[in-house]
Amino acid sequence: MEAPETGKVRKVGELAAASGLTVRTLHYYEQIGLLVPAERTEAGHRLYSDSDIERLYRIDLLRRLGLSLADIGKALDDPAWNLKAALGAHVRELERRLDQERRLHSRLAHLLATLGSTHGELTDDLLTILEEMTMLDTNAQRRISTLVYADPETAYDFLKRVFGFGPGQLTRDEAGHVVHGELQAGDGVVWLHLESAEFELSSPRSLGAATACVSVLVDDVDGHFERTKRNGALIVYPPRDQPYGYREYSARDCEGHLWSFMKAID
Amino acid sequence: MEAPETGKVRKVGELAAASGLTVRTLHYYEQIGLLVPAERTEAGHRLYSDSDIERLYRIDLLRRLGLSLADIGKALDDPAWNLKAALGAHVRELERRLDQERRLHSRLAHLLATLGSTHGELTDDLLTILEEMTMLDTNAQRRISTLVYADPETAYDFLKRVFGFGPGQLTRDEAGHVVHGELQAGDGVVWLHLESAEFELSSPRSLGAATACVSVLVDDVDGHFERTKRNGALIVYPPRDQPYGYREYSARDCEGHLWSFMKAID
DNA sequence: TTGCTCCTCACGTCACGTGAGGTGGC
DNA sequence: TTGCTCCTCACGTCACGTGAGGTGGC
Repeated sequence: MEAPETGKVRKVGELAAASGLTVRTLHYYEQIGLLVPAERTEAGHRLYSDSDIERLYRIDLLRRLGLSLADIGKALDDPAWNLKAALGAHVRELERRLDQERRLHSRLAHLLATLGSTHGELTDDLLTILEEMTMLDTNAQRRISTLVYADPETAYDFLKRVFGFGPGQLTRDEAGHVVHGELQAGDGVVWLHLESAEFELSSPRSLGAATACVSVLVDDVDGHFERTKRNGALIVYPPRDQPYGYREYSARDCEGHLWSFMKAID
Repeated sequence: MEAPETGKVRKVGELAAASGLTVRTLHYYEQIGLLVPAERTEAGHRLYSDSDIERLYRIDLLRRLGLSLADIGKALDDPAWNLKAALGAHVRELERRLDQERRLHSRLAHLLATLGSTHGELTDDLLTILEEMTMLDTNAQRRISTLVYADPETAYDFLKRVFGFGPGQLTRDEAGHVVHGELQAGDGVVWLHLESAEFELSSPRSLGAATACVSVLVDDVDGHFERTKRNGALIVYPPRDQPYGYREYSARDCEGHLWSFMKAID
């Protein structure tokens, strides 16, 4: 949405074009009392004032967060309404839905792979497969990558600052030493783990090599690269189009873990 | 749904109780022509036959895959209807939605973390934060764990067979050597990478230690453990309730990568 | 006679899309 | 006069939930 020109009233079509919404949507917002234009012409045409436009801008912002129009109305008009609480409830609802959809997706992916060569009509064979698939629930649901660090506290700050991950948290023992770290990265979480002789886990800095790496899909590979470079990470190679269909760059974190950031080309 | 008793007709209430659906739902299925009971009593009560019950079972199966009632009707009644194609379209639609929801979730999580201490009403401050949040799109979207193997082909089979991952695929060069592997594991994909001196990537078997591990959330930890054990993986420790709120067991794969399978307690 | 199940309308849901039929301003 | 925009109904969406008001069988 472009910056509103002050002092100008707009008709519904102009506002629709400027906001990317449809005329019908603006009609509807008036109908439910969410955005009632300040005036009408004699012929009944809607005239939106500056403050109407400002209000629409806020509506649009909250819509993008997935709030219902009813909740948006309350957030804008009821001073006692706690937006943070509403967003919290909303995010939990979203997580519930995501969990369901991930399960469903896992089942469907398995199913389609199993179907592989069959013709595609609903035969008894296919029904048997379906049945087994639907019952099957020893399925993996989510994946958490754990990376080993000698100094997880420094690593935590590095990953937040340089790669832009987060939110997350550090867990400490009674003595105040960090024993565990968690950071949001993409669609899930990355755990930071201490080195451990018992489990044969070491930082790449100690070993001189890594046994795993993490690739992260981002929307703007070059933008992310600029940020990483500016923040002083060791660049392994700058963004380039790879033959396997991704634009990708690669960098090391403070203890030598290899990260790559990529986006599918078209 | 329990196994249908043959030869018995059922009234709508009995069928509802047996199937876990509501009476209203069965009425609705009749209304749209999806499931019309074979008979009615003189008083107009619905009587469902064995084949009606069988049909309802199939409807229920396809519903669990997220198909619309319209598509289910076609799958059951139109012999030319290609169920596989419909499921393919459906899974792509689901992936699109998942992608959107992951982005939204990432934004909301960041936002709530930023809101942290503020009171929760919609102030100008909060609006500014919202605005920056919504614009911000250098955000990470998905994470792919890459594990390094000396012999990715054997590892691929191991992960499929022992841990139950998949579907996936192997990529080979002209000489037929595996250069890359991908396997579905939980909400995303795991890549198998060859050892590489250039990038300082080695298998844990070569190094004698690992720099990362992968945790996978499953629904049935003990069931998964039994399967893993039966298939002969090296168990690091059997399922136990951990102080950090997960029931978890841990095992090594064929090249010594450490995996743990867990579920949140309650 | 009293519960219980059964029946058929019919409205509501959420955020609009999509016409239908008609008017006002450049 | 011709387009274009504007207006107000009003139905449709998807899969039911939730009454309202009434009947039939044990």
